[in-house]
Amino acid sequence: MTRPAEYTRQSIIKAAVTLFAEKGFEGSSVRDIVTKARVNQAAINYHFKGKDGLYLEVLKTAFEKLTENAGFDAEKLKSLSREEALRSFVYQQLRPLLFRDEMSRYIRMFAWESAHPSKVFRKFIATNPASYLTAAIDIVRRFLPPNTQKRAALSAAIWLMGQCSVFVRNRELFAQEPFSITIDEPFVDELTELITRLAVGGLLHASESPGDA
Amino acid sequence: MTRPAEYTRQSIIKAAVTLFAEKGFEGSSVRDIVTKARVNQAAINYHFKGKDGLYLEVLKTAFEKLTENAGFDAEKLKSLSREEALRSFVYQQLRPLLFRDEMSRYIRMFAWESAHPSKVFRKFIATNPASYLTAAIDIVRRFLPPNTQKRAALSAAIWLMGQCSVFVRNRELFAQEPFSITIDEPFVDELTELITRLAVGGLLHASESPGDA
DNA sequence: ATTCGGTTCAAACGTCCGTTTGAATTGGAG
DNA sequence: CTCCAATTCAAACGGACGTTTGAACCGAAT
Repeated sequence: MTRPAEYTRQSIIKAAVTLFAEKGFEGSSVRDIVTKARVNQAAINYHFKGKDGLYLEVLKTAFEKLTENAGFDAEKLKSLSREEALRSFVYQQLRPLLFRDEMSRYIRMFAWESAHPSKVFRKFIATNPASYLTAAIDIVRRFLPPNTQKRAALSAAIWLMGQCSVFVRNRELFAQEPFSITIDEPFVDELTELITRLAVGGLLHASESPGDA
Repeated sequence: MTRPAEYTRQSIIKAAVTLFAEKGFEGSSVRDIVTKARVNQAAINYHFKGKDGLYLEVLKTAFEKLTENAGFDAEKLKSLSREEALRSFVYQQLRPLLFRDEMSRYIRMFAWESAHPSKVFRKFIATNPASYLTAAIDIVRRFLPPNTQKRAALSAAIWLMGQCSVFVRNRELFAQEPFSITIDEPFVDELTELITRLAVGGLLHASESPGDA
């Protein structure tokens, strides 16, 4: 076996993560990826059995890295108050607005999927016992009444994720007309506060009248 | 000039609205549209100067129909209390979950765009003075402090729309594993209540501490 | 009856996509 | 050195897409 095989693999994965985060899975072509990775066109099929296989691999590593990190790590969040946990989670979700580091790319990838999940992604969360929604569900549950039904908690979790991802996906768009939002640190802090308070208030208010749930 | 020309136009528009609502603009091919409309392949380019032209036409009519209707009509909403206006708006946004009528299709089209706006859509809202966000902005402003900055109100409006559209876009998905949500009238009522209360509580709570905005 | 502009039509074009092919290359094992 | 399996590579394949073409068709005006 030849040596640089593993290098090729990692090179492809790195390029794929960057492009998937920027343009989503369907928006990134195999040709774009191999060009960025400086490898041959057939390499993706040789090493990952196709574009889908590559994406599945990327999703796995992204999920692992995210669960290791604050904002998704269940243990770390439990040590915080529910408000602090929520704020931490929201800020983590908004991170790609400010930084372009590894973690931001992973979050942005998931933000694309929260818009309209691809077939590969659905297969991924179906096989993965610890859904990436688990962290969000755990957080919203701390605000909802103990007797809240599973599907209501699930709805609330999706609701929470969706609030952040729309900004993350359209970062470039909001910088232009007619929005003209300057996305700097003050804005993201402000947005984190806004979403957190909206969510905190919303979740608490929702539990005041359990009513028809 | 021959007579059935206008019929062809309308037939294409009708088919396009149905498909765009179901699968989004990019998810619907020209061949799908002309097959559904039972017209020739070249008809779209002849009548609308291409797929983009057709979409622009569809967006115009959709926007007109929506602004005439409750939930988007500024006059009608002003006669309601802010909570009722918000609930009405949310329910209107969630309408495609239950019904498959004309209005639902229009709303669903916009839900696709709120995920990741297409080039055509961005051109549309850029040229259209009365943005389709106006209704949402007007509603959230009634909850926010009078001195709220424009960009904060804009963020809140986007936040509000995003909460509904994620459910609308993924209607079919949530019906399957691992969600298994039965999307019937009780569920949509429940979801309307949930989102409305979350939003009401959130918006009010946000205005309690104007702080850094 | 002929003409003519608006409209329809089948067919093809050019481009991008993910994937496959089969030969060339590589580097360690015998 | 020779062999061999793993890997790389240039090239092509087959399909989907939006669009274009040029002839055929139609109904009203002349």
